[in-house]
Amino acid sequence: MGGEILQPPRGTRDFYPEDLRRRNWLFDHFRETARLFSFEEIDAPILEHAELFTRKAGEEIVEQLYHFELHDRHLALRPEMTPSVARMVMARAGGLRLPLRWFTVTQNWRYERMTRGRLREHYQWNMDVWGEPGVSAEAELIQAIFILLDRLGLPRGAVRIRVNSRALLEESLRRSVLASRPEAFAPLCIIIDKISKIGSDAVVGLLSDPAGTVALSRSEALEVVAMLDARNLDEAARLGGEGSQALADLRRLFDLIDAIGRADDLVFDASVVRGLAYYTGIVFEAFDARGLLRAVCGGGRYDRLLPTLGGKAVPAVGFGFGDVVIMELLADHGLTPEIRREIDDVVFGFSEEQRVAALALASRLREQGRSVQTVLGTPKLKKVLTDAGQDGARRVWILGPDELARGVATVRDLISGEQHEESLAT
RNA sequence: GUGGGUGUAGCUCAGUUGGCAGAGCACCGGAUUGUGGCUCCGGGGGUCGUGGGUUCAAUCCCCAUCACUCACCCCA
Repeated sequence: MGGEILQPPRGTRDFYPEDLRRRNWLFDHFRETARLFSFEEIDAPILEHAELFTRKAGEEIVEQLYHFELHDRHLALRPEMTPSVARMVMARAGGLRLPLRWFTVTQNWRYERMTRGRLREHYQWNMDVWGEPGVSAEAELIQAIFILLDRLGLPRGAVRIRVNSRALLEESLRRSVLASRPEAFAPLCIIIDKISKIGSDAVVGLLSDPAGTVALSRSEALEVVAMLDARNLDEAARLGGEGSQALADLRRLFDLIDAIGRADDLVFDASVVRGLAYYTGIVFEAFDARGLLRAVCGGGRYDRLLPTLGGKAVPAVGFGFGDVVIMELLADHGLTPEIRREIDDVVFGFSEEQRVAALALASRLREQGRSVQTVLGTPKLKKVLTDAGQDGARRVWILGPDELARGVATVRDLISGEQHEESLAT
């Protein structure tokens, strides 16, 4: 059976019941964490006009778009959720009370080569705050990430968050190598995002490539890379100089995170800029403290996204948190949950003679809100009990000729093994 | 794109210096005419990824091909 058709396309996944229970377990934690912060859930189509995503900054996420033309429309599967949320905010910009706290749990697509932790489709939890320019929004989002990690069972310190400010870097560059062409800042960030993966020499090469998007001189590129070495706020202060708003924001953010007792898990890292073009201020990413896996999640402030889409500026900050890397990380920590199926009642009539009574009983139980499985066909009681146990049922209602004659059902509790009779009369 | 590893039962895998294909789990039946989770006994199930070559004989050796997977390259 040449099984190509049996497999889902490369980079995509099937979710059998046990897989979906585990996925829902994760999503439930996403949603419950969002609820703890009073965020509202929204959704949007998985398909959008391709123009919503196409930007000219050399981002891989745009190059890896799943897209096609149909009836003169250029459509794309969303590679990330932020543009769709931005579109929804923009469409009702006049009528929304700010600040908004919205979250999503969505499937996203990107066409790329697979490696551990990277698939072509994945699910992502997004939390965004719209309309708040201050870092209290960032602090709330970072706190939510920490709370989620706690809820999933990860020990403190297993995941930390690196934080930086593109604004700080931009202030500095505008006074130096980008003084005459500030528009090169976004493509520059795209390149230096790669520094931990390809090394500083390669980044210098890309920044100083005369045919590239930034085209600095070699000495300028070296100067930029040197700025990325800062690993604490005092070193960062040399970049921003006194009176820097970006530096003040960073300091304030650390104070706020310190107030919730998680300062040890937040680290400044000037080389973190994230790979999306639209970030403007604070950027952050959660990472595996062992350094073995890709970023667990990432986000930042994107105050100028709406204007680039043709709307009025609304300050915004958010993060995306994927399902793949976190499950890998939990697996590495031995924290992958086994989620059992749960059924309240199994109702079994021995033969067609008891079918009507069995269905009536099942209906009554369902009206009480219980999860009820009626046994299909007329298998032997032994198989019914075996299956019920396997399926995680709490009890089995047995309706045989004896019971029916007396107007009762035998109720077997599968956990205790005890049995008793209950009247079938309502 | 480069290199490595792996494709054998539904699942996880063993195996043969080339000689009719195995285990555990799962499934089905029985011990238990209407009582599961333990135990015992029995059973069904595989063109050994695909195509070609060598050979009396190939799951095993050779070539090709496809798929999966890891690393690199590349990067949300």
